[in-house]
Amino acid sequence: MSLPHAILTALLEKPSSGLELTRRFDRSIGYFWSATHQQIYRELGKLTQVGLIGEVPQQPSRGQRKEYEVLPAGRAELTGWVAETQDPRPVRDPLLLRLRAAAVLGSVDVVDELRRHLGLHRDQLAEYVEIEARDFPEGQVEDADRLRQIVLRAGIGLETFWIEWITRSLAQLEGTGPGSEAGSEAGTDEPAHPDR
Amino acid sequence: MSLPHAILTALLEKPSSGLELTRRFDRSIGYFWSATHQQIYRELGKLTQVGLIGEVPQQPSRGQRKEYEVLPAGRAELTGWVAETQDPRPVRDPLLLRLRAAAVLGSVDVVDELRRHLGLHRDQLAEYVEIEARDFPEGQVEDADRLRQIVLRAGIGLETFWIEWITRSLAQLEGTGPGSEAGSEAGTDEPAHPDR
DNA sequence: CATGGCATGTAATCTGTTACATGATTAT
DNA sequence: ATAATCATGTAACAGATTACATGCCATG
Repeated sequence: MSLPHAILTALLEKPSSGLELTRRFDRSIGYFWSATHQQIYRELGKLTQVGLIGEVPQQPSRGQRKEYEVLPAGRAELTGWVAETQDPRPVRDPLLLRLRAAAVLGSVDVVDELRRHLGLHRDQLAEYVEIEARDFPEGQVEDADRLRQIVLRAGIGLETFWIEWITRSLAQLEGTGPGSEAGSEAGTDEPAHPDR
Repeated sequence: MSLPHAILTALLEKPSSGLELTRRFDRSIGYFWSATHQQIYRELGKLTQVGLIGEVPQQPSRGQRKEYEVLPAGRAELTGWVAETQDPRPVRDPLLLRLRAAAVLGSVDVVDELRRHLGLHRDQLAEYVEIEARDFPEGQVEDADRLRQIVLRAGIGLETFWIEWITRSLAQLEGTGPGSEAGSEAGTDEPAHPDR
């Protein structure tokens, strides 16, 4: 439901070919909406068919690239979508799920995986910080860029949150037992608070 | 890929019928892995077929409920899955996408929607805090429950992050442009979140 | 002209969502 | 008996993922 709008946004920022879009979905756009090249090509086809984007004539045919641009109808569609109200999506995080599973299974090592994620989040944070330094240096930011910076700061804030949360969790887990070993084995366990 | 494991986890915590599971996916489990009843019933069928869970004999047929429990094979499957390494999923957040779209479109009101989300996140945070107070009172927490608390704190931390981020963003946006204005009092009126 | 890799795409599958259908129990 | 609602499901579709397929073109 959001992918077409992500593509419209990207193409408004800069008309691009499918591959270029794919690259951009690995970078800036992908920081808040990821997509693979298969999704992108398929969606480009659909959007072209319904007349929201169009192939730009392009230099007579240099190579094989197709360049797409947003048509007026596409801009209108995007404008409408942005104005909608949409509730935040419920969280769906496999790591949290695995921790909960580890809680009920007992005796599963989880510390290594947390450490690994810590590293990944630190890398991502470093990347965001670098981007902010480059794209939004000190002084400030045009009216139009303010929103862009706000979005980037969401990324920075999220990564920062994960880093802190993992750090604290590791301290908790290491402070007490060798994270893995036997808590309560056996099927006897009715967990203290199965719910809510 | 995670839904079956979410169900296995839930059933290990407590054998349940489809409807009970659905309820629990609106509460505790759903805080980190959401699912609708249709997904759950379909997945219960699959898991039964492949022998990871089984219908528990049950009182001869009181009503129509079916109660499911995890079989040894299911526990083994879950144990294996928890031990896997999995990278964090790339972020996919429609609100951030809409802000980015608003940035490129210009002149779209976005402040009201941010305020609305602020209210929703505050509600969710309040719920988590209440749960923590009830389920993990002061002193501490059995070895087995420590992981459960860590997971809950991820929820608390995430909601806290969003609240702070939105608050800051609103200050930024209202401090300057007439992005939308109209009664832009900062923290005063939380309009009692009309939406759930 | 063969090879590798770049660029675009198709196909099959899986996951998730929305809308509807059915049998059982409870209330009127 | 009828209606309401509870509990379990089915069907159709939309979105996302994985694996594979094709045409181009630069280089050796």
